[in-house]
Amino acid sequence: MGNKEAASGEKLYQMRKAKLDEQAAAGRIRYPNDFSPTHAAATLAQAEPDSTPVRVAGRIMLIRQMGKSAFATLADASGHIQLHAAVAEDGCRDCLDRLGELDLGDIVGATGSLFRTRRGELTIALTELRLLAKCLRPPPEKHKGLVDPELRSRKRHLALMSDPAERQRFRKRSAIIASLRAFFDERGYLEVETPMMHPIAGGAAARPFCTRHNSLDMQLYLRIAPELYLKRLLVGGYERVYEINRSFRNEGVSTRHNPEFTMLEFYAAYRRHTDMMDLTEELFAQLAERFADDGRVEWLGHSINLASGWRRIGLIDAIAEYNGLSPEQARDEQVLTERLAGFAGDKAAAAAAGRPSLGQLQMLLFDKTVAGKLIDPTFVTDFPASVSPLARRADDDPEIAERFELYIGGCEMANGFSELNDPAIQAQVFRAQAAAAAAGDEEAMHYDADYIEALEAAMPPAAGEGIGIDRLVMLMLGCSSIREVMLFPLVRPAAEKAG
RNA sequence: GGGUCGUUAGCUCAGCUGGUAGAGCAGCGGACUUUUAAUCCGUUGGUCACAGGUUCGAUCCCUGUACGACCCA
Repeated sequence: MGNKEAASGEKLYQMRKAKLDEQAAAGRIRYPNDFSPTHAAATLAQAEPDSTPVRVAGRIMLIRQMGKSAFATLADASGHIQLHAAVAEDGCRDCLDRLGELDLGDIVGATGSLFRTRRGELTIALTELRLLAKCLRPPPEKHKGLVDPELRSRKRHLALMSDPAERQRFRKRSAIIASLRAFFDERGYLEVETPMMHPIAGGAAARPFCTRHNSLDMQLYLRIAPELYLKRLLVGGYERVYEINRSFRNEGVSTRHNPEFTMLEFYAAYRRHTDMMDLTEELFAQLAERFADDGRVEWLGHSINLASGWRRIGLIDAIAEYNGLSPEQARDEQVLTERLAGFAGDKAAAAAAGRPSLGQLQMLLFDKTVAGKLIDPTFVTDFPASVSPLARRADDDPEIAERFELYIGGCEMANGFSELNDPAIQAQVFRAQAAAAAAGDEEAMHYDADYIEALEAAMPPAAGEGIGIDRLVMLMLGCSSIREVMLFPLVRPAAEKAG
């Protein structure tokens, strides 16, 4: 290795690689796997210094060399511990040399005994130091870490290794999901896994990803929702089921959308949509107790109170209230169309200029003028049946579905309803949806004869709900972008360097 | 999809009304036996995202493209 190498990116890589080669040339195994730690860094911090040898393994984060003595900071999953080597100490000369050969980011195994420095820091006096895995790429800046949000997503391993808060965030995500499982397990729900590859993409209004099975010569879709399979399980006799897993929607990417996302769906026989709203409040109360201070979270610039007793408001009333209309006006196609026309050049205005149903007009105006203003948790109820193809119709009004959506911080968090279990009505809805699809509606559902046949075997009366887990985690952790709570969000390929 | 802003060393960032670039960290060389973002001295490192245009001359002005951030849809 030359002494005066240029320090550009490629050179930095070559110099580190040369150091690894030197290790091998000195007779040491390049990537040894026989080092077994006795302690985690954090458990050492609680132990009293004595002469018993300890072994820890982890990544070198800092090195401070002082001629005949040197310190380093080693980080493992639990925390960090300081290492020390000096010429005068027994068996330590070799360690001082080894330490001098290291680069920031290298993974090492350290053996030695504990002592405290003058400043009181617990430190391992090294008796052996082994390079376990060479870090060939320079790690991020040692104080500020990786700042660029693009790089943080693209090279998550670098963001994680250099930022303990980043590691902590994803630990919390796991803890939230574990809490969800515990909540449903305690209440007798069975966790199941249903197919992610569907012959017909159903259960939601969304464009699917297509794929193909070669040997069956079969077109398949990545699921947009697990709903229709979970309800088949109700037919089969499981009375309470839930699934936490990925769904896929072939739509845009934004701070609240990723093409693959994690959804919780749960179903209970002999329950109604109102029971699901109660259960949801209970669930959030439990999460807030564990993950939010005083039941409040700061999210998207709002201070949100998650305490139970959430507002429940009918869709018509909500539209009326936020638009200064009477409920009668909120049911008037002409009034709704006029209001939507105010959003000139807008998708909503364009859609309203087509031939939408009354329910579609109401949903457009709701999305435009109400949804974003529902900051504290709010259940919106009584959706139009025409936009709720899998929900049960109210007994006293077939135009209204027994359905609700939950809004928090202006963001849709959950969608639930009493399930439509009358196969005749479901078949009729599918036929209407299929007609809309044939007419060009890319989000309309297709006729699912297999699902109708399942309903014909009798599905018990039931209610179900879906909760977007990524948004739930965003809420609980106060994150403003879905990419902050997904380890590996979808990113475009990096731009080519060469022109 | 639309608007605004951004892209400069491995990382974090400066760079004025146009005269081909600087710092900190990392790296390299040296000093230093209890440091804590160690310190001190010296030093390497750049197709200024990419492609065009204007100009005697472009990191800077203009156009386009790629990627991203924020806002709107």
